[in-house]
Amino acid sequence: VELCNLNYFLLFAEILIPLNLPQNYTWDIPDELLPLLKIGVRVEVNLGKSKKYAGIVYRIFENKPSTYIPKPILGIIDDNPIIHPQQLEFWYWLSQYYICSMGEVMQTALPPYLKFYSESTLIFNEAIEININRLTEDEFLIIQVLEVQKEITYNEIQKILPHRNISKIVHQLILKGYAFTQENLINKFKPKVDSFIVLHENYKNEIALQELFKNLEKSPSQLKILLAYVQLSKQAENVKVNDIINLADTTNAIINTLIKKGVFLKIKKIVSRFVDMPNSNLIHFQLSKEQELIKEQIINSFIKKSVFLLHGITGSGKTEIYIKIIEHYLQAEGQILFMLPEIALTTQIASRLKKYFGEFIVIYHSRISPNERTEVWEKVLNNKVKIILGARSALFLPFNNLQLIIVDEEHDLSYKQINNSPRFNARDAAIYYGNIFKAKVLLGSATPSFESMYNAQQKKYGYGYLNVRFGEATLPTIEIINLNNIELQFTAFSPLFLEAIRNTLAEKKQIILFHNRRGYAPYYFCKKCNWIPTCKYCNVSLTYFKFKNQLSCNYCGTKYPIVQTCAACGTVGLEIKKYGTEQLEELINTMLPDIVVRRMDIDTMKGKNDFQNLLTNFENKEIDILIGTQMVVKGLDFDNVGLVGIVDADSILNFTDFRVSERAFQMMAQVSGRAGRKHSNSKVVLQTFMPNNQILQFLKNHNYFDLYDFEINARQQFNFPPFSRLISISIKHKDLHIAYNAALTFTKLFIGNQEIQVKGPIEPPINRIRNLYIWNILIKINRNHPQIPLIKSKMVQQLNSIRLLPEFKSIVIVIDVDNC
DNA sequence: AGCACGCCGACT
DNA sequence: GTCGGCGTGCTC
Repeated sequence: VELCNLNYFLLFAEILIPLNLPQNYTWDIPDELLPLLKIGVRVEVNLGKSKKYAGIVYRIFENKPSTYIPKPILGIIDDNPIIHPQQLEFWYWLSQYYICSMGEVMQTALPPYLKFYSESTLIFNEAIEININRLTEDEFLIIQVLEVQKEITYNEIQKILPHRNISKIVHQLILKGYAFTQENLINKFKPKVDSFIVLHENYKNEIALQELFKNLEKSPSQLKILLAYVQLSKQAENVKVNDIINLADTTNAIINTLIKKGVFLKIKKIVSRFVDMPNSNLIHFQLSKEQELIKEQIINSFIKKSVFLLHGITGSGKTEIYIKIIEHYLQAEGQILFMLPEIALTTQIASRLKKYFGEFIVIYHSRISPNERTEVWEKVLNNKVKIILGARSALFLPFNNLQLIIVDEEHDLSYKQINNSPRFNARDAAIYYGNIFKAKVLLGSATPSFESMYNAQQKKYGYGYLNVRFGEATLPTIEIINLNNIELQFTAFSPLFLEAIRNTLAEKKQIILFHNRRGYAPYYFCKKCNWIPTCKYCNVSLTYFKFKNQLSCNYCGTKYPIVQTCAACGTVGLEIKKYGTEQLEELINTMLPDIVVRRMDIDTMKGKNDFQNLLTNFENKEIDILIGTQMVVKGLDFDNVGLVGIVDADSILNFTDFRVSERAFQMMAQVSGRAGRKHSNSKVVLQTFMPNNQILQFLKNHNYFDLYDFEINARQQFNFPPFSRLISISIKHKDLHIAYNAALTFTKLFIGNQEIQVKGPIEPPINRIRNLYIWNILIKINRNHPQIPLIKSKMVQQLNSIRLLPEFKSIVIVIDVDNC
C-alpha cells in the first residue's frame, strides 16, 4: 500500500511572481526538478499564453489543486536561494499589514535585475524561401534584419518602426511563415569583467625569469612592463592591465607584444564594482560625557527592550553615538543596517560613515546602478559585508543575521512609500523586521515623531535625550517677521528679510532659503475675471515655468504652451501671482547681482550628480545663496551657514491633515538646524501672516516638549494616532458620481459598527488627478483593538463586494494603511 | 503586467 | 460589411 502511495506523491509549489495577483499561484514540480528545488530559489514559470517569469519558490505542498491544472515549472534558475526564510516572513507580514499582494512586495523588494521576465523574440524561419513581392515595406525592413542576425526582439523591432503597431506587422510575418516567436527569459545583470595579465608558466621559476630579463634588455619598454609586473604581482598573481599601464607608463600595444611573445597570458575575470576601500583602521575618538552616558543607556536598554529612541537636538552629535553603537555590535558576528532618508544619503553623513568604517560598509539606494544593486544583494546574501548604509529599500536586502538597525531621522515622512504598493513605512517595518531577527532597533531624531515619542513615554521603547550641542555650536535665534501691513507688491521679501540677507552676506557667511514651491509662479491668471488655466486631467491650476516658457501641471506632469488670452473673457495678457523658487532665484539675481545664487529643486536636480556637485560647490563656498524646496532641508550640514530663511512659513502651517503641527515643527526645526553650526550668531528668519501661531511660538523657543504635550492631548481627544490607527481608502473613477456613490456605498456598510469609526466620503482638496475623480474614506481603529488583521480582511472583502456591482466594476481602489 | 476577447464607432 | 479602438477580465 505504501509503495502504491508513492505514485501519488506529487508535489506543487506556491511561487511568487512580481505581479499584483489576487493570490499566490501554484505550479507543478516536475520529478526531475524536485531534488534541486528549495524555498527561496528562482524558477522559470509560464503564466498566461506565452509570458514567462522568474518567480520565487515560497512554499511546497502535496495537495493537488482541484479547480485548475497547474502548469509545470520550466526550470530552476538559482543553485541556492536568493532570499532567506526571514525575508519571506517579512514579505508576508508586509502584504498582510499594508493590504497588498506578495507579488507587489516582491516588485519593490527585489533589485530590478533579479526579477527578470521574458521578452518576445521573433525567430527567422530559414526553411521557407522569401518572396519579396509578398512583403510590405514594414515587413521587408524586419526581414532584412532577420536575414542577418536570425532573431530580433520585439523591442528592437519597435526601434526600427517607431510609432507603429508592430504586433500586427509581426502577426502577418508569422502567418506568411517567414518567422515565429519565442519567449526568452532575459537576465540583465552583467558582471563587471576586467582584463588581467599573468606570467606564463614557463617563466615561473627564478632561472627562466632571469633569462627573460636578459632577453628583454634590448627592448626597454617591454622590460619596464616586466618590472612593473614583478612589483605588482607581489600583492596578487593576477595583475590588472590598467595598473601595469599606469605604473610602467606604457600602452596596451606593448603589453600585447609581450602576450604574443608568450611571456604573459591575458585573462578575463569577474570583479566587484565596488572599489576596494583602503583597509581603514577604525579611527578613534572620544565621546563627550553626555554622549558616553547615552551610549551606555542605549546598550543597557537593549538588554530589556528591543527599540530605543535617541532624541538628540541638531548638532548634539548623534552620528558619533551611532558610530560607537555600531562598533559595539561589530564585535558580534552579525550584520548592521543603517537607514537614512533617500536624499540625505548622498550627503556628508554618508561620507563620514564611509570614512570611518571603510571596507566594512556598503551603500544601497535608488541612485546606484541596477548592476551595483544586484552586487550588494549578493554580498549581503553571502554575508560578505557587515554594515549596510541605505534608504528604505535597503530594508529588503537578504540579511540572515541582522543584529542592529539604526533608523536615523526616524520622523521623516519619506520613510513612508506613498506612490505604489506596498505603502509601507520603513521605520515601522524596520521594527517588525528587527523582531524577526531579535535584532535591536535604534531610532534617532532631533524632532521625534509623536508616535515614537508616545511609545517612549509608555516605556515601550527605551529613550534618551541629548540636548547639549557638540563643540562650540549653539542654537540659532529664530526671528518671526510679521507680513501684515507690509507692502509686498513687487517682491517676495520683506525689508527685514532682505536686511538679514544683506547682513549675512556682509559677514561672508552663506545663506539657505527654503521655499516649498517649484517653478516661477504657482498661479497664472486673468486679472479681469480671475480665470485660471487648469490641467486637462487634474483639477489644479497650472504652474508657470519662465525658463522653459511653459505651463505645467505639478500633479500629472502635463506641459502646456503659454496662454496669451483669457479663455473666459478674452482679455489679452495674463498675470502671475505668488512665487516659486525659479522666481526667487531671479529676484535675488536682480537685487544682488554680485552674489552667486543656485537653486535646488527637482527641476534643477535632474542629473545623477547634480545634487552632489551643488553640495560640493556650496561646501567650498562657491555659492552664496542656496534656494530650494524640501531638498535643502535634509541632512545638509555646513559650517558656514549664517542664515536660514523661510520665505513662506504659512504654506507649511496651512496644511489640512492632523499631522500639520508635528510636520511644520519638524520641517522648520530641521531647516533651522542647518544654521548655527559652530557659530554663535547665526539665525533663522521666517515670514508669516500669522505671527502668533502657536507652532511658531514653540519653534521660536525650541520647545519640542510643550508642542508634544499640547498636540498629544488634541490627538487623544479626537482619537488620532498614536491613539488610533488610520487606514485611508481612495475610490477613483473618471465619473465623479460613480466614485462618490461607490465610496458612499462602502461607508454605509459600517453604519452601526462599534469597532471602527468611518469618516467619508471626503472630497480631497484636489479632487481629480490624471482624469480620475477621487473620494476618500478615513477609517479609524482603536490602537489596541485585538483584531485589527480581521477587521482589515473584512474591509477588503467588502471593498471587493462593491466592485462586483456592475456600476462600480471599473472603480480604482487605493488602500493606505497608517497614511501620513 | 500582458494578452485575448468582446463591444462599439468609423470606414474601405 | 470589416478594421481597429479601448474597456474588462484572467492568468496557476
